Amino acid sequence: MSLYQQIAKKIRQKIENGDYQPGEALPRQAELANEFNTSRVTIQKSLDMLFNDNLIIRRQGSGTFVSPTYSSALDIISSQYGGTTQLFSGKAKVSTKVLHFEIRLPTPEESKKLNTSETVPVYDIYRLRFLDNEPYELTKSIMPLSVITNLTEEVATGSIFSFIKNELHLEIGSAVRRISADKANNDDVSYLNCRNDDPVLQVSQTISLTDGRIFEYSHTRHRYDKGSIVVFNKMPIS
Amino acid sequence: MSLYQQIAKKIRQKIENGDYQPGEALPRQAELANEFNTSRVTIQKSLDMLFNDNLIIRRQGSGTFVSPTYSSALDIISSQYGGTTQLFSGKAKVSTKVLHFEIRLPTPEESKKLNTSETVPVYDIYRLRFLDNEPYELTKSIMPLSVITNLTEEVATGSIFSFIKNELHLEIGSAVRRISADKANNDDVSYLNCRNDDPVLQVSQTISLTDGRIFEYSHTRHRYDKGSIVVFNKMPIS
DNA sequence: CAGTGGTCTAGACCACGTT
DNA sequence: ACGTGGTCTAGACCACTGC
Repeated sequence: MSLYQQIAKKIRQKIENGDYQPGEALPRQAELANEFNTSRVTIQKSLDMLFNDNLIIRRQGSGTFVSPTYSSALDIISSQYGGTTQLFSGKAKVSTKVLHFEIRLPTPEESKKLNTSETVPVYDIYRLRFLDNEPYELTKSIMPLSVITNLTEEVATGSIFSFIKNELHLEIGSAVRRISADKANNDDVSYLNCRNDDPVLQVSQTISLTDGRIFEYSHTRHRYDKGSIVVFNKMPIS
Repeated sequence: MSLYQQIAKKIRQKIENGDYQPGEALPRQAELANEFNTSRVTIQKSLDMLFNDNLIIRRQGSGTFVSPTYSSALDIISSQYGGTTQLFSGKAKVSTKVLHFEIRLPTPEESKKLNTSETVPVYDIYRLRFLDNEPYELTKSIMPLSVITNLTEEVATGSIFSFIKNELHLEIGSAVRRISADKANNDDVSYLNCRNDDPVLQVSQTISLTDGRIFEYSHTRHRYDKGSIVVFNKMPIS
């Protein structure tokens, strides 16, 4: 891990420990540079990370301060990463039932969403997930074999995300999600035990690796009383 | 505007023009530094901006490339900024009916959400918004008078966001949003013309200025057939 | 091994806030 | 006027990719 990441981590810990209180000023950059025996530019890169995670605010001419609204921004941020399995690990028992598992050719629309040729086959996976044995979400995924390989129904019963990271050694980059509400359909009623016409929260997402290749296009449906999505937005530099 | 921002803007334009095609390599950093008559570190700061907006990908040892999935990431990003008014300007006619406008003391829970003292009064505003004269969203907002001042019912009929930016000269920083689905309630039926038990998409958000002060805590309800939320997530540096 | 991006430095000057 | 963060430089070395 690079120096600026290590320093960011240490400062982050001090904030989380309460060594620096919300609203309190951090030492000035020159002093931090001295403390960590490095240059000011490196300190700035560390502060960039903390700023992007909303842990600190910076006022030119005045100083750097712990975000006055800092509570546990880390929790919010980290809740966006990884899949359901990782999110709830340690908090609840996640299990998965694979309803459908198939390798087939994509429709023209699907290959367009995946940014692949129509000749590249895809995994077509339909899974029902449980939280402490209660049905929780229903997911249809399409993944191109040009990116994801050796996926089995066995793997789909566990965490596909950790398979991608730990077995295929691929690095997940970014995701575009569209969140909407819908009425429950037949599958929602059958599998999520929704009532007819209950609301459902749907998330359609396209996820890419750091090299830009898309590895999943999926639709997930949640019971409206068992899920919400938290997002954190940083505004642009005007 | 600083040098690295100007350079980022120019490179961005070349990508949007198609001068650099998706998947194509950009000139190497040393060459860009030469072309713009600057140092490599400055070019890197420019590339950081483009990378964060998902316009480029970087491969150590190989090169910098236009994101192969680049379509119009800018559109997605920009859709997150500003309020409804700004988002639809030029595309549809936005109008607003103020259903309630009051200055009062906050409840303990509200002052906690706003991170203010219970003695600081708040604006309590309830607005119905229309898109081309069709009811579109219903918003309850709470704003502290310690941050927002001189707000009138007149202003609430237009864009509160532009008032904050252009009149109060405050800079909007970040937002935490919780998105969920719900069943239509009486107000949804009355104002959004939902049917009983239609799904509703609800967004609860807390918005801060760049100095960390919270200026709005609000709940917005959308008709399920007239709105979805698009979010873009960048994964963390592992 | 050559070429690329990633990190880091020491020092300089600028822009902004505060006093 | 002074102190803070913001930007920028020229040059160095490291880490990784691909031939």
